Amino acid sequence: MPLYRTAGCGTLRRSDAGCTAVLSGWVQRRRDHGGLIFIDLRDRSGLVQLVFDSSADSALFARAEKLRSEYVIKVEGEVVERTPANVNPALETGEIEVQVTAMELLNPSRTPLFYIEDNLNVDENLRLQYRYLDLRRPEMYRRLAFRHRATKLVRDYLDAHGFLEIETPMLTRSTPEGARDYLVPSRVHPGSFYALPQSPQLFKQLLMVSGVERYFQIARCFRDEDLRADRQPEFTQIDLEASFFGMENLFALMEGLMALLWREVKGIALQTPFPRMPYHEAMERFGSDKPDLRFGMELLDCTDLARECEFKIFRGAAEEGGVVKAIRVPGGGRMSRKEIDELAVLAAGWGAKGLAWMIREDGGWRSPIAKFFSEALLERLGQRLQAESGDLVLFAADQREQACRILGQLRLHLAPRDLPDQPRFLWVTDFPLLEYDPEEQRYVAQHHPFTAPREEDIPLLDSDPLAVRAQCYDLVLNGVELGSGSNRIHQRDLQMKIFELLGLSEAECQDKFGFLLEAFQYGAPPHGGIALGLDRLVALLTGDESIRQVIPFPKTAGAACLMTGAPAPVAPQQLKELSIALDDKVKDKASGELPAE
RNA sequence: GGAGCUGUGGUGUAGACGGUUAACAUGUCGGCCUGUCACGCCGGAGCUCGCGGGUUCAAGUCCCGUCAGCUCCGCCA
Repeated sequence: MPLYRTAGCGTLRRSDAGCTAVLSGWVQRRRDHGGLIFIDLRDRSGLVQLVFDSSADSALFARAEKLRSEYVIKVEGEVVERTPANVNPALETGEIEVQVTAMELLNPSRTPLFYIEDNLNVDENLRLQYRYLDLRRPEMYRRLAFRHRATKLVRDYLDAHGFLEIETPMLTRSTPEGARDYLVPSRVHPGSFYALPQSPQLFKQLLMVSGVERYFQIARCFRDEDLRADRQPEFTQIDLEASFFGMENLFALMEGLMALLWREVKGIALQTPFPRMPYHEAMERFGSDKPDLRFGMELLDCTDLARECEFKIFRGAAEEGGVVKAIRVPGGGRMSRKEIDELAVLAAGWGAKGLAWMIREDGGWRSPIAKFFSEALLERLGQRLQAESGDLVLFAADQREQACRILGQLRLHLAPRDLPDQPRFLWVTDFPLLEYDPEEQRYVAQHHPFTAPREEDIPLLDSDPLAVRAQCYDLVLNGVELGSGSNRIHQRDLQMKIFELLGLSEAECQDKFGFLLEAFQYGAPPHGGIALGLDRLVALLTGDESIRQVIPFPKTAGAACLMTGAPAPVAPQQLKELSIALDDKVKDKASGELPAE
């Protein structure tokens, strides 16, 4: 068996001087000086400089002249200390170099399409098409290693807390509610389909009925919805569920996990417990159910003052059950009229009917709407807003939720540029159990249909369903929803009642969820759990904007893999086996794209 | 489903008021060079401007369409 290496390239140090080393790796760069060639050899541990001297071995030297970028070689040589003048402080191995005595070319390489180095500025298209080269770059390797380390910490932590890692099926059944499913046709049952799991939700609940008590899984999940920088059609969740384990237990468990991750991978000591905020407070103060607490600019209610002014839009909103809310943008008075108009366009995109503004100046207000306010009212407004000279104040007058949402968006848009690089965790609690979907003209679960309502709100299920609060919570970090969890329903009758509220008939309940409803009749323990987005979590830890950076083989915004070409048409025979016929509209296109056989 | 941005040698960019041979850097190939480390010097090759159509005497440049990538809205229990 050949010996490929005695050390990693990047691990050699001055203390290794005098030793013989065998190294294997990729040619990063060749510097040919005529009678002397330097090669930077790279493996995943780093770079080391190899030296080929023509006066030492002319045959070996001649072979070194043929080396090119990304050739894979194995070398043997002596680790020697560099003379002080030749030390390269920019390189971790810069105090030594390897005088090569033997070299084997393991595999040549075509000229790489882009540089295998960090801080690459190249089209993401190309990176994705040649992802294996992209991943060869040290910063990408570091991301993979980082993700591995974080995942391992999660596994060890949950193991230490008595959680069992258990796999659940990837081929399962489509259920109503939630995201669009990825479907997999069944050959054995023509016309029937599996669905890839949106989450292992039902299985983990059934594991609780099984008496597992504590389950977790690093679970791949699938949702056939449009992509974003932080959304891929397949993604990974840290999924867990526990029985006889209240919300306080779960909060403490997750806080411990976050503290561990930040300590181990970032060296940051998190303060626990994390603050908590009811959903309604988050909406009122930040216009968001996942507020970024790294800066202020909170929403302020001015409805009472608006009622006294002469501005019809404000008064109308106030008198017709709506609100007038405001945010103060410190120093925003410097904005030009054009910039403010652009804000109004943005706000309109978020559903605002208009965007009123005022600029505080020494001794007064500059604003198109100031004339509708009396001096005294302006004075009270200034106090309410704590406005200082040079501040810009933006108003939204609308129904409560709409006004809050619009200002919440504006708040994020106008957030200070240099936000502190500090994690601000938050539990958002007391979400409403249900929302009304005007399109479908029915209630939909705000979280999912298995979330338990708060005990004291159960009577409201009949009288005022929208007022029912859920035993549900989101973990939010710096404006990003990291995950959400809940205590689940574990009683058949209550589960049935919720399904009915969601518009499912009894027959549908039996058909789609009969197994769950039945399971609840065999001594289902109270249970609950949470799922955290691992991709988002890792991206936050690495400081990446897009989760594509921490996923080795991600899809594009068009849900395609540029490397493999997935998705792709399949042979007619494959479709026939599955009893699938293509629509005429797509038929020609699909067969046209089929590779020649 | 909608909106915006981007697409020019292998790679990253310039060219955009329409007008000779599409420029620069880097890479690549050849030559020279024994201390470089983004090595240096000399020389060469390489793009028809994402694709299709249109306007024009003339299109990388203007117009329409289309494809791909990115970002956002809708969507994502």
